Amino acid sequence: MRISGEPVYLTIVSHIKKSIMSGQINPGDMLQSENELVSFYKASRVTVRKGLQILENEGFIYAWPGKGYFVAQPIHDMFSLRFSEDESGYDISYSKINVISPNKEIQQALQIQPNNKVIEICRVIKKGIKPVSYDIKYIPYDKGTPIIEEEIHYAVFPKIAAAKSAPFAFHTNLEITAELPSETIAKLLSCSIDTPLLVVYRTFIGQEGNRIGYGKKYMIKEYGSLKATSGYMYERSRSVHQPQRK
Amino acid sequence: MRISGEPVYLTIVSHIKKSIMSGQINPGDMLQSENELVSFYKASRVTVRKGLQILENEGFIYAWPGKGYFVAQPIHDMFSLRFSEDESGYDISYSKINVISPNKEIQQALQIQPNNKVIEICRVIKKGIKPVSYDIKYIPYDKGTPIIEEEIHYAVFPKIAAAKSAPFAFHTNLEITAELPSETIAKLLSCSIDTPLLVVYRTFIGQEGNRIGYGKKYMIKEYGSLKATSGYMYERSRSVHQPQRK
DNA sequence: AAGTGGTCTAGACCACTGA
DNA sequence: CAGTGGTCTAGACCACTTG
Repeated sequence: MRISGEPVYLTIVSHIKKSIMSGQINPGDMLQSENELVSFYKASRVTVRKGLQILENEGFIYAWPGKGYFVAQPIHDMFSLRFSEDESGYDISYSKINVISPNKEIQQALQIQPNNKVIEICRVIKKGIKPVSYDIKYIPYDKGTPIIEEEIHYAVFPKIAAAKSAPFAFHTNLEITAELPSETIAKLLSCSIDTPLLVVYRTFIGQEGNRIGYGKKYMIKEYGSLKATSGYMYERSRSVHQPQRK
Repeated sequence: MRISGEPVYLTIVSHIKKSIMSGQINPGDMLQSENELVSFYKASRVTVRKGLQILENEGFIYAWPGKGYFVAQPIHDMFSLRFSEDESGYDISYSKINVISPNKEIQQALQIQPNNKVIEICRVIKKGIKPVSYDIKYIPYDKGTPIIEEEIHYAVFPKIAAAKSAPFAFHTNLEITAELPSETIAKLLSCSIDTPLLVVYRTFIGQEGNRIGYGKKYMIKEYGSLKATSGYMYERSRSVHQPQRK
């Protein structure tokens, strides 16, 4: 039974979501059974299930086959972080593009041997004339394979990696630290060596665990801080609570 | 038609996912229509749709009503970050619990007036005898409402907030920066004032945009870095590509 | 007008949980 | 054993996109 064009399953979703958000029902409480909801909303079981599926995907509830649906435990320590290498709006000057022999750090990060060469791409990112960020990327150098244009021109990992494999076949790990710059980096960022920098280490990992790339990005305050938001991500585990019928 | 007990819709999911991960079909390509998939997998339309729904939720494809399903554009700049206030495994010593008048920073963060009092909770987190982190939290002080035990004992925002409203009715914003410690903080962390610290600012926001709490956490290198992972999150927008039939 | 995805129904069989 | 969620089917009507 639709009201005002909204699909029935969305009505069910927002209705139940409201009960949860308002604290009317709480983590661990049991929802009405599918059949009860079918009667209540005068909808088919498929439609009710579609609504419940959405609530489960969004982490508000979880299903326990044979027992029922339960309100989940909210998770408040998972965050969505946006971190892009796309520096649109900034001025980029390349300081170095080289083929080098990797040092220990890079060997370990890329899981390669000392004799495997690596492409090194350095960039300085400026806001006007003021340098605000410096980044270095390392990409395994496949002897014989020509250096692709993306590597030099964009120096953006996703594009480089996509050019070397399928666009969905890799993911990334980040590590965020606070560090003081080396003298070299302080000079490049024209800051003093006691300016605290936000440093992000990034590893690009292929489908089979192979390392596609490794990079470091140094940011001064003026570049901006990293921002993250806790979406609504919740505990799906069913072992945590003693279910209670509401 | 089930093979080896796996539900048909999951077979469809992994089959199509494989085509995408391997680069057999690429972002912008059109998938077979639902009806074609029904014939191909000898399943009902509902079952095929269930599989496609999952692929859409996971960001591999998107649906364009009237046209078809398309392979999505992967997003590689969204990350999942874990940041917890739960310091299990560390030693916690409280240095201060006060009711104070908020300064400008706190007034703005909590969106309150200077005459509204605020509970201030400071903690020093130690690894053995070595202090590795210091955090301060501010919670609006409701005159009349007694200070709840969670505020003092746990000083963990989710618990405090859950005690004051429904456990699902709030979310958090983070801001991550690199800073040098003030003399006070350097003393508390027994480090020099030129030790770069990772600082996380956190705002707890209620359902109606009201501020439930505000906190800062200072971390030295020994506390550990922040780690994040790019899950598989992809562009759902349909306007980006020229659809192509594969 | 033909094809596409979006919504919805009524009914079926299964495996699991709990009394 | 009755009740629960998990899977699946065949068929219907709709709005949208394309020729």
